This record gives sequence, structure tokens and C-alpha cells, in this order.
Amino acid sequence: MSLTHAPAGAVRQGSLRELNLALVLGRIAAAERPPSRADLATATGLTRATVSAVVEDLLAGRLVSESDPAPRSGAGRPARGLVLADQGPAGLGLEVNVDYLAVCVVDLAGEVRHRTVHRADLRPVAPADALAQLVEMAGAARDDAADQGLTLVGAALAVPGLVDDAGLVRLAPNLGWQDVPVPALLAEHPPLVEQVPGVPVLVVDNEANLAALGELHSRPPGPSSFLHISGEVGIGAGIVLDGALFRGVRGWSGEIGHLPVHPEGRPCRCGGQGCLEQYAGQEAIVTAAGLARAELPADTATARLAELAEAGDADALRALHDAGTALGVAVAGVVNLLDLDTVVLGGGYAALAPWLCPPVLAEIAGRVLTAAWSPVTVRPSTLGAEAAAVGAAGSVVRRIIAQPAGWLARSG
Amino acid sequence: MSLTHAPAGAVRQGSLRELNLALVLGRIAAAERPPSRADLATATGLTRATVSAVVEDLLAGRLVSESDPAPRSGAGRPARGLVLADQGPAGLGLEVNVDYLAVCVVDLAGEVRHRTVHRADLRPVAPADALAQLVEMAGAARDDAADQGLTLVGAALAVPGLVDDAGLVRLAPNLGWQDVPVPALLAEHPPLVEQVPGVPVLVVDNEANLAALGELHSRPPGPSSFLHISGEVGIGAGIVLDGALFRGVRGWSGEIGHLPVHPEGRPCRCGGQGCLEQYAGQEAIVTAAGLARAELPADTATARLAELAEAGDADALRALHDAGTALGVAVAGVVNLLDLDTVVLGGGYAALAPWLCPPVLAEIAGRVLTAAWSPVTVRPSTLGAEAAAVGAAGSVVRRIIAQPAGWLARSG
DNA sequence: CGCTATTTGTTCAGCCATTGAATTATTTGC
DNA sequence: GCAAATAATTCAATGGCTGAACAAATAGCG
Repeated sequence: MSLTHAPAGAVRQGSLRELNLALVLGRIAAAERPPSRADLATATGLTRATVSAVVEDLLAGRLVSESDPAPRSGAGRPARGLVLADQGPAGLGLEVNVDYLAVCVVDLAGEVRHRTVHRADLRPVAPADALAQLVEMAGAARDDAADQGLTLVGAALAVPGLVDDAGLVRLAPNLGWQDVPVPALLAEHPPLVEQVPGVPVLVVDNEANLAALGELHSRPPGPSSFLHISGEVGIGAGIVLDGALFRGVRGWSGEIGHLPVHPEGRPCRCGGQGCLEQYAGQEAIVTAAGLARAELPADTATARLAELAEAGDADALRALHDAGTALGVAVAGVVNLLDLDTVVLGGGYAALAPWLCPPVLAEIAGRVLTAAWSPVTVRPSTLGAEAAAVGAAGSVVRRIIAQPAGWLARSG
Repeated sequence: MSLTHAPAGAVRQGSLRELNLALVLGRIAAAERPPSRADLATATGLTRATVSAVVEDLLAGRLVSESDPAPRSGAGRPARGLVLADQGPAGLGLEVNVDYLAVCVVDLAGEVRHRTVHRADLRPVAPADALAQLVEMAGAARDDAADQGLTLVGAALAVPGLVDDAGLVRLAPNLGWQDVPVPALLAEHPPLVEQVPGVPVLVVDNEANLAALGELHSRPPGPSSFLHISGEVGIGAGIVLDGALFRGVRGWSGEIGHLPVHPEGRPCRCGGQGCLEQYAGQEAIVTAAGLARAELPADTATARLAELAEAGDADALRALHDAGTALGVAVAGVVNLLDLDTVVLGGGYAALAPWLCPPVLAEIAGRVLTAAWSPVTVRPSTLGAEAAAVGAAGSVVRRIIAQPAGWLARSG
């Protein structure tokens, strides 16, 4: 699942071109402003002749296009800028969450070209029905994308739960899903995307992982190692190390919600005691703020909390402070362990960041060994509400950028 | 420091050979039994012709040698097995610890070909003097290695503390070192190793990191992702993910000793409260076991504890159980976060593993979300006392294996 | 013992992609 | 209008991989 580095396998004759296609395209994608062929040559270390040849392939495959020359001072023939094509391959992002379904389409440049959200309580809905609705939304998205000259080449589905390698959703507790064979259920519908060598038709992954990937690929480019925490009913984390998502041995990394913060504390539904989720999960905060859960559906709890805190409600402020402290204890442990310098608060935490950040930073300052020498940044996510869907779609186009040869082979 | 994947930079004409040299050599190193050229061809996907050419380079550079044909049943021309050369490049491992200096030499195959340990309390010794003594030991090691046909091509030094990118030891609290410019101090002595392109003359790193690398490269090959915990006076961890050591953003990962296990508990010298070190560090265990610290030098405390536990001493058993429980809380958090399936207890913990493992496993079973589906192994380190020195030397030869082109260019 | 089947390893012409130098293209500045 | 400067392309040369044919060395079998 690692997207950034070259294949560990054999380097055959043709791999050379494959690798340089990926190298050049990756540079174009990472550049701040449209680079010229000459820029790419100096940046990559290839000769201008090679870059020209590689770019010609990319242009022919409609992965990049020439832009207006970037204004430059000085003499000389003006450069022709290269940008990722705004037509061509695109990724389909899908998300099933507790209180909404989301579908979006992201193009090569990372722009969201289509977005549909359907708000509904998904807990009483059977998985097959939820997926059927998602497929319907995706069909409309594909048509919209086609009108914009985009071809969907892969899909990724975000779910709030544990997913195994085969795409089986083992357990999504807050959604009430257990052992749902998503790929099999989706296979009953007509295919949504075109098959391209090297790009899986469907990837199913944890929403926290995909939201973290979205953050990784957001513009302007941020750090290449960070922790992305999705605070919803449960608390999940996506761990990005050296520009790649770390999924763990079985793909179940990031269960930060069950880090013990008070080992002899409140029992948790996971069987443990004193898990973070019991102190900083949505329900814990709501309860601590003195709000009746019954009158607060999951999808408005966060907004209500932010509203109260904004108004200066003492109970809400105290609840958020306590939650932030518990979160800070857990984050301090993670930072001590992994030596990260950035923590992103996403999901429901994004809106609560103004009140959560101070106590988190305080715990980090007091508990992280190296905090004195190098500061840790804690900030809210830059992506909006359906970050996981955007990240999912983005993960598809990143595959094309990492391995353009497959797409080029397809389009002749 | 990532050893497995291809360079992220340009893939020039000659890189092809470089990559395939590394690929083939890596396969030879990883193989259980000496592979033939044909085996390598099928394993790598290269043609037999290419493998022959690549192997010829490796043979000419004395990185591999042909072994007696492996017994094989069936018809056909017998294969000639390829093994890593037992002469040629070797790595120098150095270690400064609280109570000993260690030097060792490891060959390409990972065999320890020389080992010297000098036991002494290093705390009152000035860093420059300690390093001078180490250099003297290393000189003898180099001569011994040369007699065996080995050429030292790089050195790695393990220290129990935080090291920055430049090799500056920022802080080694238990050794009493602070801001010690190790590379500058060693540069005052005659060079110990031959310069080889692509292999740094000296790497300074945390002992926990290097011990973890040693575990990673030990035979038979273990898992490619695990946590290696060095329990000494302080508690450090080396984090190996997907076959590569994860060093963190600044190289200071693995400070597991300061994971909060009782957030409002005992104050720690790091400024935090309730850090693991206060409950499972050597001093904490010794104190809890009712032993007077004064009469127990650091280097015998662990042995004494094991002795008492073996004899059934109730205080010692209770102290170890409590320490194991605290350790288990921290480890459970790490496993939840990173989804690892193996935890290795090294350093002083290795000898105490029989008493530490049960409570650690109990905490994991109770606190890890996925424990029910997939078990976590907790076991003592297979390397001996000076694991960090062996790992340090091993890290040098792994560089040669990952980038053989540099050595081959040198030896003509 | 000799023949065949089988597997290993090498040789060699062909080919693909990169290289580096020369060439063409297009602008700014004087 | 011309020189300087930068961008991009063309093209013969080169290095390394490929695939097929060939040589080498053994087991099995009559």
C-alpha cells in the first residue's frame, strides 16, 4: 500500500521509463508553480533530452498539459509550464459514516470536482442498502465527471471501522456493521470505474486512514510525518510516516481511542479500562458538559458543544478542557514514542480545536522529553467535514501519479 | 536510512545496474540456503543472463563467493550456490554504555567476527577519554579483522541517549554526557575504517535503535515490524516498521520510558508525571523489591533481581509483576496505535523476561482491541548483552548490501 | 555403458532508454 | 538589429537488459 517508493522487485529494461515517468510526474504534482522541462531536468537530475521524451509521453497520455508560460524575468526563450491535466483520470471517493453518505470525485491535481452528501442516520440501515444508495450517488457522480472530461479509474471507500486486506469490514461498532463483505456487495452493481493496470478497482479502508491521506496530499504541502486524529463517537488516528500511511501489520493501526490514559479508570466497551475514548470521545464530552444525550443526535453534538463553548458556558468549557487534557496525555505518549512534530485534529475535533488545543499543548509541554528543543504543532484539519471521502478519492489519483505507466498503457 | 527500496531520485542509465546489484545481493543475503543463479532469476524476475552478469560483478568485487553445490534431487546440471563472502567488507560496531565499552566486527553474512568488552563504570570518565579507550580497542579489532581478510568500511557508535543528525550527543543522562561532539572527538584519532562511497565513516545513534536493528537482521529472519524495548536504567525502544527503523522527524523516536502510565502519578525527572520509567525502570524495580540501591551497582542489579526471582523471593516477584503490568499498559497502547504483532524485550529486560512477559501479555489481552483476532508475541531478545554494538556493526554491512555499487567502484 | 531428459549457466545479436553535444527556437537587453 | 541567454529538440553513441540458442553437467533408464 506504500505509494511513494519505487518497486522493490526487479528493475527490468522498461522499468527505467516507468520509474522516470513516475519521477517526473511526481515532481510536476509536487511543484508549487508549473515547472518547465528545464526545471524538471535540474530538479530530477535527468538530462533535458530525457525529460522532453518523458514529458512527451505524459502529454500524449493526457496526464499533464502545457500551461501559459509562467512570468519570468531575464532574457531567453520563455518556458512552457507543465501542469497536471484537468481532464483525464480521476478518483472516486466514497464514505459511509454514522450520519451521512458521501461521494466525491477528485482530479489529478487534487481538486474536488464533484461532491454529494446525503445526511441520514445509517445505523438502522442494512449494509447492502446503504451501499446500494452509495452506488446510486456514485453513478451520478461518474456522469457529472464524464461531462467534465474525467474518467474514473478507481474507487476507495472509507468506513469507520476495522477493515482487513480483502476489504472485509470486520467491525464498525458505531455503525453496527460486522463482517460486511463490501467488495462482494458492490460487485452486484454495474462497475463504476474503468479498469486500469496498477490501480485497484476498489479499496476499502478506515476513515481515519483515508482522512490522514487527504491531509497529506492537501495543498500547500504539509509535513511528511504527522498524526491525524479523527474525533467522532470513537477516536481513530491515521499515522503518516515519511510521506506514507503506516497501516500496521494487519492494517489496524491507529486505534488511539484505546490508549490507556487512566489504567485503573472507567471500563471501556473494548474490555479495557481507562481508554482515551472514555474521556475524550464525543459521548464523554457531551455527558461531562451536562447535556442530555437523548436530545442530541450524534451529528449535531459537536456543533452544539462548539456553540456553548463560544458562548462561554462553564460546563462545556470544563468538559472540553478535561477532554483536551486526556487527549494531551495520549498524544504526549505518541509524540514521545514516534517523535512527530505535527498533530492534526480532524473529524469532530476540528471544530473543537480552539478549546482542545491549549490543554493538549500543555500536556505535551509537560510530558514530552524533547519538547523544550523542538516545538510540536497542534492544529485543526484543513479539509472539511467529509475529509475521508476526499482523502479516499485522492488516494486513487495518487496511485496514478505514483505509477503512471498503467494509465499510459491503457490509453494507447 | 531506509534500506529496502530504490532511490527516490533520478533513475539514470547506470542506476539500472546499481539497483539490480542491490536486488540480487539482497536476495542472496535473505535466502535461507545458498541460491543458484537460476533461483535468483526466478526470485527476482530478471533473466538468467542478467543475473549471471550481475553475479559476475559481485564475485569480482568479493561480495559473494561460490559455495559447494547444495544437494538437490532430480536430474540436471548441478547448481553452484552463492553465499555472502566471508572475506571482504565488514562493519565496526562501537558502544559506550554506563558500565561497559564494547567493540565488535560483523561480516557481510552478519557473523560476529570479533568482540571485545571492557567493563568499567563510565560515569566518572570524561567523554574524550572514554572515546580514546574505545578507539584503542577498535584499533585492535581492525587488526584482528584484517588478519581474517576483512576490511572495515564504516563504523557505528551506540550511546544511551539522544543523538542529533550530525552525531552530536545531546543528552545521555545516565552516562552524564551532554552536548558531546562525538564525530569531532573521534576525528582527532587516526581513521579506523576505509572510506567507501555510500557508506558513512561514522554513524552515532541511540543504543535502543541499533539494538533493534540488530534484532531485525538476526538469523533466522524475524518479523519486519516490531517494537524492541531496551530496559536499562532508562527505558528506550527501537521501532522497526516494514523492515526499516523508524527514527522520527528528528531521530528521537522510541522514548517509551516517558509514556504516561499513571498521568497523576509519581513525578519524573523529565518533568512529567507517572512516566513508565518510574514504574518499570531499573531503579523502580530495585526499590520495589526492597533492595538497597547503594549496595547494588547498576551492572549487577538485573542479575540480582533474576536471582531473587528464581529463588522465589516474594518481594522481587511482586516488584517484577508490578513493573510488568506498567510495561504492559504502555505496550498495549503502542500495539493499539501501531498494530504490531511482536514485542522484543532487550537490554536488562531480556534476563527478566520470564517474569515480565506474563503481566505484559495480560495487559495486552485486556486492552488491545484486536488481541482477540490476532495474538501478540512478547519474547526476549535473541542477541546477547552487547546487542547494540552488534546491531551497530550490522547496520554498516547492511548498507553495503543495500548499495553494493559503492564498494564495487572502490575495489576496481 | 550410452542415450535421453533435465536443469544450470553462458554467449550473442537486438533493442530500448538515457546521454551529451550540437542545433533550433524564442525572448530580453543594448 | 544584433548579441546574449534560456528553452526545447534532434541524433549518433552507449550501456544494460532480453530472449533464444548453445554448452555443460547430472540423474534415470534400459
